[in-house]
Parts: sequence; C-alpha cells; structure tokens
Amino acid sequence: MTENAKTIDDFLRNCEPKLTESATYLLKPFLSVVSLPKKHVLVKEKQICGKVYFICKGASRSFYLQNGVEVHTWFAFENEVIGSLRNFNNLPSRENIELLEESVLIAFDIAGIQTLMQENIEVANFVNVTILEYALFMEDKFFDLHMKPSNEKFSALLAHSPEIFQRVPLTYIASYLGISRETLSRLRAK
Amino acid sequence: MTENAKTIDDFLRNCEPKLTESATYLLKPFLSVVSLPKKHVLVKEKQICGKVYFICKGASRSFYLQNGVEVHTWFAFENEVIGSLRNFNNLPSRENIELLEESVLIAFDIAGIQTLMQENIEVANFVNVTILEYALFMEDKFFDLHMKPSNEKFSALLAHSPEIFQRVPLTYIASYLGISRETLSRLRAK
DNA sequence: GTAATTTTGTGATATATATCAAATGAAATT
DNA sequence: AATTTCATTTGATATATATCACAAAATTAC
Repeated sequence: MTENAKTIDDFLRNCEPKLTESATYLLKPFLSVVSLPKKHVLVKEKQICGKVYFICKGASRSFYLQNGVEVHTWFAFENEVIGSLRNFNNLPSRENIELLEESVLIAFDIAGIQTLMQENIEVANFVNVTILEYALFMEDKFFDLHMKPSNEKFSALLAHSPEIFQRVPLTYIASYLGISRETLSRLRAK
Repeated sequence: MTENAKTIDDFLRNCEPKLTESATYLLKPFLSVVSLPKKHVLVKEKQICGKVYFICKGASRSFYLQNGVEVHTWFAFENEVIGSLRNFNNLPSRENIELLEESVLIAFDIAGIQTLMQENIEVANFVNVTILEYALFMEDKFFDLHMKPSNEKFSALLAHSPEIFQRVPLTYIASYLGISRETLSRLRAK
C-alpha cells in the first residue's frame, strides 16, 4: 500500500496505486493520525469498530478468546494495515487487536470511504487493490499454516516474517502456530 | 455471487450486487460456458491461467504437490467461484484445480474484466464485492483450520461445509485437515 | 537498584496421532 | 457378472508433542 508514511500527506502522496489530486482531496477528510500507548485495544471481538488502521510506527497482535485462552491470529508492524475486513460488510470483528508497543497510526473511516467508492472509480480501484492484496496475504498465511510438521510451520513463519521473532513474545507466536510454548522453545533451540 | 445460474444470462440477471443493462452488455463478451469431464485439470500449479470459473454444476478439488504428495487446499461445488486470485496480479497459481465430477462452468476472462474495471465503476464495484467475499471466506477457512485439536478442526469443517463429506473422498479431506486418513476415519466413527 | 512480574528454558511423563500392515468394502472397467 | 482398481476401516507400534512442574533469565515496576 504505502512505504514509510509518517503523516497523512506522506501516505496519500506515496500510496500504491497512485492517486490523483482530486482523489486525495476526496479521501483526506476520512483519514486521521492517532498516537496510542502500548496495550491499547484498537478493536474488540464481536464488535464493529468502523475503522481500519495503517501502522506508521508500532506493532500489534490480533487474537480471539477460546475457552478463556488467547489464540493469536497475526502480528503487524510498520507499513501494514490492521482492522477487521468484516467491517466492510457490517460484520462484527472476530478478533481483538491490541498494540504491542507505543504506536502512531493513520485511521481510515470505513463508512465514508465506502460511500466514496460508489462515486469515484479511482477510490474504488484503490480500495480494490488493497483488498486484493489482503486476500493474497491471507492465502499466503493459509499456505504456511497448512504445513504439516510443526518445524515446517515454524520455518515458514521465520522465513516470511522474521520480524515477528524479534518483536513478539514466544508465547504469542506459539499460540499462532498452534503449538505449545515449550515445543516452540525447543524447536528454536536448533 | 449468484444462485443456481445455468446460463450466462441467468448469471448476469441474478448476480449480487445487481448489474444494470449497460454493465451486463459490457461484461458479456468476457464470459463463456464450458462443459468438462471428470478429472479435467482447469488450473495447473505454477502457471497463469487467465480465467476464473463459476460452477453451474459439478465439483472441484484444489491441491498442490509437496515432495510428491498432494496437499489439498479446498473443495468447491455449485454456485462457487474457483481459480487463482493470484491471476489478478499476474502471479502464477500455487495450486492445481481438478474437476471431481462432470461439470458445467462459466469462464471469466480476467484480463478483459480488469480492463473494464478501469472504465466502469459498476463493474469495478461488482468485482470488488466478489473479492471482498473471497477474502472473508479465506478468513473463515483460516479460523477453522486454526482450531487446535484435530477433532475440533474436523467438527468445524463438518459444521460449515457438510457437503464436502458427501462428495469428496476421505483421503482428500484428511489431506486438507492435515491429519492422516486413518485418524480422520477414526474421528468420524464417533 | 531491588523486588515483582513476565518470559523463556529444561526435564519427566502422558497422550494423541502418524505410520505400517492387512482386511474389508465400494466403484469403475472390461 | 467378474476383475481390477480405489477407498475405507481396524489393529499394533512408534513418535512427536502436550502437559505438568520447576528453574533461570529478562523485563517492568516501584
């Protein structure tokens, strides 16, 4: 989507696909910058939050509760978009999103952008490309998680998202991979 | 997308979101009906096929080869769309798609439709909605496959896609769930 | 800087599932 | 209808990983 945006203007200037003056002018009212502390909860399970966020700086974890235990679904860092896609269809989120670090985010108002999409083909195609990217990203995750022996799942994650192992506690990663934290610790020892 | 379409006109008349006369007129040249026998291979791993297909009648399996063994990624039936989304970004397919039964399909020319999307906002939003649905569907699959004990993965699949157990060999289903066919057979016995 | 809390690592046992082998059952082919 | 091929079931053993218990290390808070 965009690389290393620090402000709304950065974001709109550098985003992919490129936007014309008129499209950025239309989009701008629906974007805002927010600074939030570690452990802030952006999205709550079973609720509709109405926003998606681009991470300028920081990190987040996504997880849902299953019989009282946290099951992790992903971790995001700079230049990634977080927030439930289900918002676009007015479906409640299935996961919580919490900040792992102090963060700076750009918030997008979904309802406003969806209205724009009906009128402006450039905005429609911009969102289109972003959602397509997300779908392809989900496919990648699906393939990696589908790997059978635990050590291959571990290797796939390490190969495709090494940053996770630098910035996320092992316990959360184990929960994402569907293995116990002890097993992950032992796998990593090799 | 559409329910129970048997012809191109059916499809265009009943599709969701609704299309106007002018949009259906633009789309029509890029659709065609094909009848294919069981075991026909629609999409080959590592190739770009340039089409996606809507299943009017029939069933398919999707799988990739890992060290010579087939690992299944999904099964599709009537009223579902198959074909690699990666085509939209000119990326080769990661999976093979093969028909499990004699089938009738509507083929969509991706390049043609992508050109239309640049000009016609109605077509853009139609494809938009379809891709969004696909992304949400991938999320659902991801959540179900993320279930930890094998019996929960099994139950989740049975609950959300019972048809699979009627029309797909157990061996393929076990391969999708990432468990051995013996274990699946024993799980089902309960 | 010390205490408290959280995170990670190591060992011992229990358990689920893979694997191997063989038998039964169902479909497709001639 | 008979034969071949493919799919499912059942049993016995091996193996990987979960679980439990605790120790060590690293972070965070005071």
